[in-house]
This record gives sequence, structure tokens and C-alpha cells, in this order.
Amino acid sequence: MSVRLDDLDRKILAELQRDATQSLDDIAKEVGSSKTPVWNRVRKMREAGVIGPTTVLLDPDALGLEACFFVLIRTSEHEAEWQQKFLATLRARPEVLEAHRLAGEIDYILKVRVENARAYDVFYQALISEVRIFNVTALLSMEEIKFTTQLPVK
Amino acid sequence: MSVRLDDLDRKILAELQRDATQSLDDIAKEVGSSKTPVWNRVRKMREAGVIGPTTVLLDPDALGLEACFFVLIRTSEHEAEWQQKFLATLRARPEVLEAHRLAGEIDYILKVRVENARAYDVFYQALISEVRIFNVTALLSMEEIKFTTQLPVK
DNA sequence: GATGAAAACGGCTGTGG
DNA sequence: CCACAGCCGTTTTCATC
Repeated sequence: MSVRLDDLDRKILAELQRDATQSLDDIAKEVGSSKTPVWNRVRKMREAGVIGPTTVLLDPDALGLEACFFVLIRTSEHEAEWQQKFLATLRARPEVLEAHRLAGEIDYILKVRVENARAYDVFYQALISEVRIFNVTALLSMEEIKFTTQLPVK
Repeated sequence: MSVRLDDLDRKILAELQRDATQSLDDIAKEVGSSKTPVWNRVRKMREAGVIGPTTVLLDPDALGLEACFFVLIRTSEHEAEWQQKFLATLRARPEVLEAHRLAGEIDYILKVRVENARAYDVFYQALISEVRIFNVTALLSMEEIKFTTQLPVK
């Protein structure tokens, strides 16, 4: 069951994505409305799950997480049981920030943030010891050109 | 110039990542401290850039963004001028959520969120018309297995 | 939906240990 | 560096137009 979002909703979402610490008054002013309707819409969109968690974005380098890998995975196993274990492993590992099942020759892609290349190898060894994997290619990021969690709402 | 983070700092960061709407009192209770030290540490970490923007995570499907692509790019051009234009293009495009320059055979990877395959093609055509690119492979996500912005802080 | 009021709450500051 | 306390802005609810 989806939710219809009008233009005002989308403007509010854009503001919340930009800075979720803004007061309702500020948002209302920005989107050309007033406090109450903005508040009601935000509440409804939260209940509907359009708006998920409020969070802070941290600087990975400040945490010592200086290496980012994209991991391309091919597997020969496609049984339900294998997949269950694979997914559970990925979800349990905090260094795996993203995981997608893909269409085409490559079966999965992961985004992994770790301290350094050695820490990636530890992760890699742990992964292939837990689940059978046919082929793995790791792409090392040299530079994060762009990173945003702001989805285009227009 | 980096910042030294002690155990308490990291606990606070974990809580803020989990839910940035929590009150200072709640966080203080959770990390075994009290309001004032938590507040001072948060302020300092903000100033130091360890803590970046506060934002909300939206449901892409609710916004009609049902297609996610990872785009692998090879190029033959490595001059500064070409790169400048390429980066500017990526940064200007809101459907590009992430872009990394890579080590190895593949030069760049993009994460792109769009409405559907047709919208991706529009993006793709626009991209290759703006900058010269040698080879592009698009990986289509069938299922988002995991997505988190929470970096491991321990 | 807009406006305004009122209550509870939390961010933020200052003083003192 | 932490505890306590007070002020002020904001959230949240409610009543009215």
C-alpha cells in the first residue's frame, strides 16, 4: 500500500533530508506553509514509513575507517539454505554497509568499510570460510567523489 | 589533524547513529554518563567534523525510485580537464548517490537511483553525451539485502 | 488548512565542585 | 572534566476560525 505524496510533502522531505535538526517553523517557512500542516504531514509520513530513521552521518576517516571496497561476488550455489546463511552473514557483519542481489552474471555486490587492506582481508577470509563462493572481485576506492543519502524527491 | 576518540565518544556516536532524535538524557543513560559530558563531547565532535549532518532516511520505493544501478566505468581519458568535467557532471546529478574513483582496471563506480530502467537510460545517454567514456557496465539491483549508514565505531 | 495558545520537554548556558 | 540548576526555544497537543 503506497502513499500519495503531493508537492508540499516532497518539499518537506527535501528539507528534512538536507537538515533534520531544523525546527518546524523553519521548515514551514522554507516550504511556504505553517507549523501545523507541516507537523501533521511529517507525522503521517513517519507512520507510513516514508520517513525512516533520523541519523547522523559520521566521517569514516575520523573513525579510522580509511578503506572502502566494492565487492563483486559470483556463486554457483543458488539454493535457499545457502542464500539464507549468506544473507545472515552479511547482516551480522557491521563492516558491510550495503549488499545487493543483482541481475546478470555477477550475483551480489557489497560495499564494505574497514580500517585498511589488512582488515579487508580478514573480512574476506571470514566470509569465504563461512559460505561457499565461486568468484570474488574486490574494487578498492581511491577517492570518494560523491556520497549523499539525499534521494531526489522531485 | 585527527581527533582522539575514547570509548565514551564511540558509545555516543553509536547511539546517535542509531537514533539521532534521542534526548541527551537518554543517550547519557545509555552510555553510562550524564547530560553535560555528553553534550560537550557531541559539540566538540561536531566542530571537529567527526559528526556531520543530521538527516532522515527515506524509503526509495515510496518516492517511486524503484530501480538501483551500480555503474562500472572505464575511460581512456585521464587528463585533468576531462576529470573535472566528469566530476562536475556526477555532482550535479541528483540520481547519482555515490561515486568513487577506483584502483585497477575499472576507473569509477557509481550508485544511481532512478524510477525505472527507462529513467536509467535517460541518465546514461545524458552522461555519455557530456563526457567521453570508453566502457560502461550497469549492474541492476534486484534486491537490497542490506543498507545502513551506521559505521562500525568500536 | 491556518492561526494561536498552552503544556511538557529538551537543548544549551552558567555556576560551582 | 563533571554535577546541578535554570532559561529559553521547540515540540506536541488542542481549540478556534
